[in-house]
Amino acid sequence: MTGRPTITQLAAELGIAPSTVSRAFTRPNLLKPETVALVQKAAEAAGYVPNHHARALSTGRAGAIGLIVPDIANPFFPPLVRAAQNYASDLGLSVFLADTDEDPNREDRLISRMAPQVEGLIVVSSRLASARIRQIADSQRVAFINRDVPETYRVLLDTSAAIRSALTHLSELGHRRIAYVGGPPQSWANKQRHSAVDNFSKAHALEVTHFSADPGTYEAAKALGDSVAASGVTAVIAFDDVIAHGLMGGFAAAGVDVPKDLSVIGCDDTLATTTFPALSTIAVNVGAAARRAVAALSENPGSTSLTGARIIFEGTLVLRGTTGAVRPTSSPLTLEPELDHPATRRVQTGRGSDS
Amino acid sequence: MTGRPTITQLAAELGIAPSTVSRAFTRPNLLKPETVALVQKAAEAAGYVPNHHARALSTGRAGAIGLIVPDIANPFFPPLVRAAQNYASDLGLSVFLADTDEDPNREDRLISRMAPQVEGLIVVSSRLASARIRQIADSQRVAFINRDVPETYRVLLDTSAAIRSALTHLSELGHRRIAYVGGPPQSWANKQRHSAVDNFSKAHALEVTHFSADPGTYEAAKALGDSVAASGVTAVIAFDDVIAHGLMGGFAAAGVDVPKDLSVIGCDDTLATTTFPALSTIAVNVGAAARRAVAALSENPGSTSLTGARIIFEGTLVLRGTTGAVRPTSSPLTLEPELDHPATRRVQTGRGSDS
DNA sequence: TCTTGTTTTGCAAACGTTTGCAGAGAAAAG
DNA sequence: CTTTTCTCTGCAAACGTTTGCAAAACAAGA
Repeated sequence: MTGRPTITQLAAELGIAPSTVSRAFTRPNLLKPETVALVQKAAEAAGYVPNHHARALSTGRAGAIGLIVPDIANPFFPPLVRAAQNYASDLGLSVFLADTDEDPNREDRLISRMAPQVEGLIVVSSRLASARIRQIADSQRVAFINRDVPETYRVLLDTSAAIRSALTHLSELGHRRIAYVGGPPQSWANKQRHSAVDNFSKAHALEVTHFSADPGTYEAAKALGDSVAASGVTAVIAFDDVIAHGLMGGFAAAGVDVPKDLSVIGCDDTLATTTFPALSTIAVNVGAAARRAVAALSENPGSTSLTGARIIFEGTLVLRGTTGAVRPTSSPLTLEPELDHPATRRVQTGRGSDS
Repeated sequence: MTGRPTITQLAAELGIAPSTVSRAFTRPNLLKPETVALVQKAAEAAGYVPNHHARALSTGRAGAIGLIVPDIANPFFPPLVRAAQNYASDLGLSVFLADTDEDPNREDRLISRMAPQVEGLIVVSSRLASARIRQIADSQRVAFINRDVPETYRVLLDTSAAIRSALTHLSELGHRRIAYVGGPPQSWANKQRHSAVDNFSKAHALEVTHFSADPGTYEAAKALGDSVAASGVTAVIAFDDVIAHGLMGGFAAAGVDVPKDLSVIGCDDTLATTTFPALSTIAVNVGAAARRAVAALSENPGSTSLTGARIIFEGTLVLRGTTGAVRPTSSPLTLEPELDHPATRRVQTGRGSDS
C-alpha cells in the first residue's frame, strides 16, 4: 500500500521515538532488551527493511564497494568477482560491478562516476597510465589488483617464481628452445611474465622466442598456432590459459601433438581441467587477492585514500598433461619452414613501474 | 580537505541558491543558459559530483538495478551480466551483482536485501519455488530470465525450435538413437530442453536415452563420457556447452572420435569455437534478453511491481564441426558392454509451470 | 526522603538532494 | 505608464536515517 514502512512509521505505531527504533537495529545494547524485542517483532510483522540510501546519507558510509574489470567475459575475472562479492557480502557490503571493455577512457569515467557512491573501489588489471593511477589513488579509496604502481594499494598475483619453476621443469625435460606467447600488451601480468621468462632464460641458456596473441583471445592464439609450431621451439609458455587453449586448438588443427611434439604451460588455472590433455598451468589465488582488496577497503572507513601497500600472492606450478620430455629427434616439424632462426620477435620489454 | 564539495557549498560559493545549482544539472532548460554555464564551470573546477544517495533519498529513485545469478563462474552468465551492465550504464543506472552459489535460500535472502535499494531486480535462472517467485513478483519490481512463472515478467531464451532443427538435422544424417545429457535439474532451461528432445523424438521415431550431469560441471559431464559412449547412441544433445565440452573430454579420453563415432550438439554457444573440433551448438541471444530485462525495470519507475509478460527470444542452430553422418556400421563401440538396451534413465520429466 | 548515579528514551539537527510554491524581474500587451 | 504574462530564481519542506545531547525513569546509597 503505502510502500515500505519507515522507521518513523514503525515508531508511531509503537508510540515510541524514531531514534529508539533506529537504535534497536544499530545499537541494541543501548536499549532495554524488551524494547528491542518489541521493535523487532513489529519490524518483522510490518516487513520493515532499512533504507540504505538514507543510512548512507546520514552516516556517510555507502555500504557498497565498486569492482571494475576490463572484461567480465574473460574467464580470469568471474572467480575473482565471485570471491569479492562473497566476502563483501559477509562484511555487509554490496558490490557494484562494471566492465570497461578494455577501454581506458571508459575505465577512467567509470572510476570517477562510481567512486563517490561507494566505500571504495577495486580496479582489476587497470589499463590506465601510471600517472593517472597515482592521481586517482591520491584522492579515492581504491585498491588495485594486478597493477603495480608505487605508493598505491595494490595486490599482485606474482607468477615469476612459478614461471622459474616451470622453466626449470621444462629444462629438466630437455627443452632448450621455448616460446612465450604474450597477451594484452598493457597488462601488468603480461609484462611481468614476459620478463620472468626472459630473465630466467638468459641465466640458464634457454633460447626464447616471443609471440603476442594481442587481444588475448582464443582465436588470436589459435591463429598463432602454425607460426609457433614452425618456429622450432619445443615448449611454450602462454600468458594465460585461454591463450594456451587457443594454441592447443591451433596445434590440433595442424596435427601437432601435445605434449609429444610440443609442451605447453598456461597460466591462471582458469580452464585447466577442461582441455584435453589437461593443461599444465600456473595456479594463482585470485580469491585471496579479491578478499584482501575488499578487506583493505573496509578498513579505516574514514580516510580519503588508502595508504600505499604492495601485497603479493605467489602462483604455483601445477603439472598436468601438457608437458613432456622433448622429442628424441628435435628436428623441425613438417610445416612450411620459415627462416631458419626467425628473428626473435620481441614484444615490448619495458620494465618501468608498471612492468 | 573538506571532502567532496556539495551542492550547497557550490551555491554559497556562487552566491546563488542550492536549488538553482541542482536545477543546473537536472533541468537546465528551466534556467538561463548563462547560469547553467556558470554553475557547470564552478562544478567542474571544484570537482563536484552529485551524491547518489541523497538524490535517491529525495527522488525515491535508486539509480541502480540488481542482478542475481546462480553462479557467475558458469560461462553462460558473464556475457549476460556484461550486456546488462552496458545497457544499464547507457540508461544511467549502476548494477549490483550478486551470486547465489546455486543456493535457493541465499537467493531468497539476496532478493529481500537488494530489492529495497534498487530500481528493480533481474533474477537469472532462479532456483526458487514457483510459489515463492510469484509472491516476490507481487511486491517487488523483478524481471526473471529463464524462469517461466505465469503472471511474472519473464524473458525466456527458448531453444525448443532450435532443438527440433538439431534433431531433424541429426535425423537426416542417419542418427536414430540419441542421448540428452541434462544439467541442473531445477533449471527451467534444462526442463524445457529435456521435453523438447522428448517430444520431437516421440513424434519422429527417434530413440532417446537420458543422462544427467547433475551439478552441470565439466567434470560431471566428463565422468559421464564412458556411459554415454557405451549406451549405443550415435549422437548426443547436451544441456549446455560446458556439458558438451565435458563429454567431449570424456570421449577423447576413451578414444571415441567426435564426430566420426559420435555427434555432439551443445547449447548456449558459450564455448563453441574453443573446442576441437569446434562445437555445433544452439546460439542464444543472452544480450537481447538482458537488455530487455533492464529496459523493463527502467520503465514505469513508479509502480511497485512489473506487470506480467512473457518475452521470448528463440535460439538458432549453428552447425560446426561436431556433427556428422552416422557411422556406416552402427555397431556398439568397443567399451565394456553394458546391458544391451540400458533402461532409458529418465530424469524428472515434470512439466509444471516452470518446466 | 533526598541525593547521586545509571540506564533508558526522546528531541532535534544533520546528511545532500529535489521540488512545489511563490516572489522578482523582464518582456509583452494594452 | 499600467497591467498582464513569462522567465528565472529563491525559500523551505521533504526523503529516512543516525546521533549528540538532554530529559526521564529508575535504582541505590545515605
